Amino acid sequence: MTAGAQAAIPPRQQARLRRRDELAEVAYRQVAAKGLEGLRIREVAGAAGINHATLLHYFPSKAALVDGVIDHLARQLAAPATPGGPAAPAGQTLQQRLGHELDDVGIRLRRTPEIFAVLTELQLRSARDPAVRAGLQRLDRLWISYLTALVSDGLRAGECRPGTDPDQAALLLAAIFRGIGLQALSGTPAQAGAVIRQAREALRYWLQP
Amino acid sequence: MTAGAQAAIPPRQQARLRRRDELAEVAYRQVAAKGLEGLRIREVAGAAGINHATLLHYFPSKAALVDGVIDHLARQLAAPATPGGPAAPAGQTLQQRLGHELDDVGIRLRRTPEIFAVLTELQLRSARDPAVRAGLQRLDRLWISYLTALVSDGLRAGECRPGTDPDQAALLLAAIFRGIGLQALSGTPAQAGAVIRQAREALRYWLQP
Amino acid sequence: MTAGAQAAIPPRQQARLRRRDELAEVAYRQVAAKGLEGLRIREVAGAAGINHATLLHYFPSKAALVDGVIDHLARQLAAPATPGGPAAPAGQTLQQRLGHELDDVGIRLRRTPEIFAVLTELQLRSARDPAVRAGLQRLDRLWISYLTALVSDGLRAGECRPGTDPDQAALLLAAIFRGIGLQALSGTPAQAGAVIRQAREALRYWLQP
Amino acid sequence: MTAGAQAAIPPRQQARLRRRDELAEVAYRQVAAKGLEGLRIREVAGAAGINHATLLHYFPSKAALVDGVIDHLARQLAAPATPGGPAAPAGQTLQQRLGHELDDVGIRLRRTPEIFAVLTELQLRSARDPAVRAGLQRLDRLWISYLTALVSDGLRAGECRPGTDPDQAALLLAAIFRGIGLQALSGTPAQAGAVIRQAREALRYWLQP
DNA sequence: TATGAATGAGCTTTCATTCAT
DNA sequence: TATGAATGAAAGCTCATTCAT
Repeated sequence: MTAGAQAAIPPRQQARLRRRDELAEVAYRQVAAKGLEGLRIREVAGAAGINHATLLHYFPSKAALVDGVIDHLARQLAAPATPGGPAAPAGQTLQQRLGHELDDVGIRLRRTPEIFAVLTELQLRSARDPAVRAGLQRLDRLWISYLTALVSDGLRAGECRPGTDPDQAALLLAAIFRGIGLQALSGTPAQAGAVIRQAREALRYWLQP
Repeated sequence: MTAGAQAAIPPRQQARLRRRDELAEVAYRQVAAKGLEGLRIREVAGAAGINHATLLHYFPSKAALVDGVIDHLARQLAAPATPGGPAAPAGQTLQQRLGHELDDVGIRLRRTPEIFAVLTELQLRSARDPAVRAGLQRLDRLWISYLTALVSDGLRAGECRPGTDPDQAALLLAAIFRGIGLQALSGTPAQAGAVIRQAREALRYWLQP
Repeated sequence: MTAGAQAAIPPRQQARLRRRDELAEVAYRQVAAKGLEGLRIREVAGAAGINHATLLHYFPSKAALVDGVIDHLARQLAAPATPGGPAAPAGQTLQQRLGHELDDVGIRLRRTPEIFAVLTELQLRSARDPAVRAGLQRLDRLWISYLTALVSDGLRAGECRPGTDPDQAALLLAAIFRGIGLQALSGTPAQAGAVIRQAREALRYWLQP
Repeated sequence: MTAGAQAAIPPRQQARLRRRDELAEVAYRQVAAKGLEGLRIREVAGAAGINHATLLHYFPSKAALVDGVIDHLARQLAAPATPGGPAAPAGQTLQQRLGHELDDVGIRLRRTPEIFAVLTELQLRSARDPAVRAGLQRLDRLWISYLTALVSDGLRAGECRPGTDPDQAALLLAAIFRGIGLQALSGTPAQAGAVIRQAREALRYWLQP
């Protein structure tokens, strides 16, 4: 039972973890609004209503806080785009699944655009900062292997153009999603919608058998 | 002759402009290496072998220096990817032209990857910083309208799937290029090559009539 | 009892306020010695034996520090010229009261000449700097209305030349005091004493009924 | 003839002196507007339409420029308040002469208030800066000895209260004038007028035999 | 755990001055 | 004489981090 596992965590520890999450979320929003370089320990603490030194009890350094932001981002990405909606649709064709992914991006772009701001911010930083890279690569690998599996399954089911290399296709899919997210940061929601519609069509013609 | 007009620029002014370019390039490399938030006036000056106050003699503020970086980037993008190579290929089909663009990206990713680092850096910052946005939007518009023209021409020539909306297609093309650039920042050159190959194929199936 | 209200101020806050006062006094002495334009955050901090960033912990900006100097000056002016001496002499004639004021100026010129240096410094700056003006006008108004009341009372008591306009007379009195202070800055103490004696006589003949 | 003396000055030198005067006047206006601490060599040069380094050919340092400002101020004070009016009224009583001086102050306060701004600025600075003190003391001594002579003459003519010490009286007169000028800096013109009227009356009662 | 005090390293910008042309 | 280039010293301010309570 998970109850046993939870019982192993003393309430003290639980409260501490909850607090850490709260603070990470505040930091996450700061990064979305002002970028990683605009992240200020004092502002995060202030927005959370605590002293900045207290924050350093939960995250011993700014780097640790950024790690917290990465974790928070991972949780946001793992959660379904529509709360309560079907997290992992099964028994669908490749086109349906990719369409679902694109819908997912569209919904998130409308409802929680911070995700893309923070994600792009971290991607960019990860090229320079090894500490960020470590955290983000885990995320990236998960995502790309998911896309690879999607294409592989499609191939096996005969729903994908034969000869397609699942690894390479997954990389391009990832690049397209990234590009849409990056472009949406400084574009209008209408533009983002149009690009997603266009992408759905492109994917169809590209991958259809 | 333009020689007459050029002669009108006094040598003093010329030397000054040359120096500004040199300094902007040093700053450009700093941004590529350490990001916009890692740009330091003193370091740029130091790398150029001058006093930091002298740098402010050429660029009166850090913001002006960033503008200089944007200009330098624009010049890099305007220059042909292969020095001496054909700048504007004419008389080609849409597929050939898009393939040329992809080749161009591939060559740049191998030879001058800083371009993508700086470009993405500025794109990200432009979402927050109006000063950067102004400079970058000019660049963006140029690029997107070029892509739109590409697709429009292809449509007229019957080389593109009928019914394609050139504006939307251009936006998706831009997003793909952006995504490739962003992804390449933290990926390997081999990955980048594979994605570009894959993209060539995808574009073909997507846009072919 | 006010003791109860005072007890409401937590000791932390008290210590902080005391420290602020100490630092304001150091700054006040710096202004007296080197003028407002010679006020340096780092020097004040150094003279107080702390890091300059710590000073900014108490006064968040240089402007705030100048405000602190104004407050300190106000406290100096409010305190009696001779510690322990009679602060507010009552039951005296107008001449006696004005004489007392002149004595007061004389004593201060001898014992705490910085007051006049700082005061004149702030008066001069207040003509240009709105922030300083705000703080100083409060002081000025207090002082001028006090002088106006002095003359009005004298008029009612028949100790002042009839027909004197208290407001105008107060302005001239203020101008005389200011002039004495300004002149004393670059004159000798002996000169200052002579001027004060002469002023006493002038006031007598001017205002006597 | 003065023509002989002027001929001794080569035209080169004359042009140079004229240029110096122009620059000193520009600096003088800067001091009036922004205070001595707001005096910037580059701004003065810019306002005069020359390069800042060129200004340093005429005034080898900022201190020299401040000396030039003092000289310019002295010339302003020496010139009659009303151009073309009687510079030195003769054959008048002490009261008339002092009244004339007060009128003079009033006219200047209305027409050229910068004089008082610059004068007060320099007086204040002279308490700290030996270089300024040297220049200003000459001015002060001239002025005070003029006032002393005024009172002495009045005494001899029986127009002044017997027993008055001309030296002390002159010092107090100077203090009053200074105070009026200082007060006028942050007050309204109407206030200044009222104070001057009041001062005329006070001087009458104080000094009349 | 929570806080305010304190610090040092570092940033952009200002400015008088010097120098070569 | 006139100019732009160049410099160094210094200023105000920011911020992550450490520490004592």
